[in-house]
Amino acid sequence: MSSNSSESHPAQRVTPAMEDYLKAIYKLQVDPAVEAVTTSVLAERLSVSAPSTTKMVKKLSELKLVAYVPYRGVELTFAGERIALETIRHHRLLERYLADVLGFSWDQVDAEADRLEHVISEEFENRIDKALGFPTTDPHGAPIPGRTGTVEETACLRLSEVPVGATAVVERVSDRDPEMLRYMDSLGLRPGVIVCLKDRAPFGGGVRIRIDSVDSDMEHAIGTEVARSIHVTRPD
Amino acid sequence: MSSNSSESHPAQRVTPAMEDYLKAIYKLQVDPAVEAVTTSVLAERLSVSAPSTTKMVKKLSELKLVAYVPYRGVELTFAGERIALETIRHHRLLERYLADVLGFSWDQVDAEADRLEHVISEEFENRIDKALGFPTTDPHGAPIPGRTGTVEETACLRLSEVPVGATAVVERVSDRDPEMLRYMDSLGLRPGVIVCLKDRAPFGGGVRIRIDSVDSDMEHAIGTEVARSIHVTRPD
DNA sequence: GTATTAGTTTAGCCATGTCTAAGTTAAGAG
DNA sequence: CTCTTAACTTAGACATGGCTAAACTAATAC
Repeated sequence: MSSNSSESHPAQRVTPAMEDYLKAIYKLQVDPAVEAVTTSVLAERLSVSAPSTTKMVKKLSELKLVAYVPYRGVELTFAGERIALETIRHHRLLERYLADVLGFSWDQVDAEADRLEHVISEEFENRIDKALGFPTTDPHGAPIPGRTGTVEETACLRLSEVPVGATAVVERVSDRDPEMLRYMDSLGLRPGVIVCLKDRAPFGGGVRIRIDSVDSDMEHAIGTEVARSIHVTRPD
Repeated sequence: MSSNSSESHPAQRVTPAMEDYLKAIYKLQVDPAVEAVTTSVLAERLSVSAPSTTKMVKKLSELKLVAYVPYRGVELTFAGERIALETIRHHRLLERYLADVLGFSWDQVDAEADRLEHVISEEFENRIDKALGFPTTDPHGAPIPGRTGTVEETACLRLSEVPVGATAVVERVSDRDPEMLRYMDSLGLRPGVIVCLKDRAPFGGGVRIRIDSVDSDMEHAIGTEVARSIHVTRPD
């Protein structure tokens, strides 16, 4: 009869902070550049101290939302992934809505969606989904998870890895830095645009590309960091 | 040089909880049925314990957002009223947007707006304001405060107070109870509708009214509680 | 193997906002 | 003018989610 307080509550409330951690863990897990989701990597991504991260990770582990091995790292359980994907779905639907319907610029939508994603209802989610015609990507080209937790993370090349002379289609850009987004936008670098890699400077000095778009058709020198933030596919 | 920690921070962060308290205090202040905004009245309105209310009121007092006299009650300062009105503006603009643009029913918008009101940016506020054509009332007929904190609280009669035989226009209905809203909606009782008071039952037994609307033109018996929740004006 | 060190965790503090239980105050009854 | 009581405040607890400082692991260097 004695309630085992460390294991009894099976379905406790998931707080906004927990959603943020789960979302970040998911993104790090999916990132091929990340070996394991360690405390420091997660802390860095969330701009939070390592001890705070350890504490939260232990809590998520108790709720069976992550599998946690001390000193090793963390992995989402099925339940944790579901919550992460639901949160990401909210985020990306909101970004699409803010950009397409309310006219926000694409460097503003991430911050606004970060706050809204935790408070919208299922009803709200469904209504904007419908109003948008059931979109499949956000304004930066990231896939919107389905209602049931389905995603296809497009395995992409980075623009920094495209060989000289090759042509590629921009699929997705990183939304981490609003300033970089404004820069890319000013160049016409958005999902769907075709780019041709003209030249690569030695010692990681960036690339020269030609952008084929309606309004501009020019060559630009692109820094390495930017080139790494642009995901493309090559027509085979 | 020693920082006086109890008075130094002049403009501390206003949390969502504080916004909720300020909003509730404003609404109680405006309500002619409320003598003074006491701890218990405020606690009751927010579904919170009296000690929680005392604590928060003291904090708001330290921030100079309310004037607080222990054992007597609380009153908004100018700064407090500004925050209350800004929060109410968010709330009512959101309600209008949810109802008019996203198709929410008018009994759902209050709950959704209660969560969204604390997280939207100025940018979001301005964009939905514009998209709606700068509306002046929410879906229940409540006035939307202006950007600068201007409101005209319409001094209204309650339907329960209208004399027998008189005609009145519905201006505003209470949005406190979703179920009552669905009931009123089913009767066609919404802002703008003209009602004629046919009869009043003795001992607070409610009223009979005729509703002139496009789809229905019938007589209904209305309970006292409902009649008290409907604000009307009489054409002079 | 031991020493160093980078990464992780523990310990303990703070702020927010809630609660219950126990005092206080103020106001009306007698 | 005292008593009673309802309303209010204080005291102290708890949960959440941050932080710093200190301790501990694990892995590499020697």
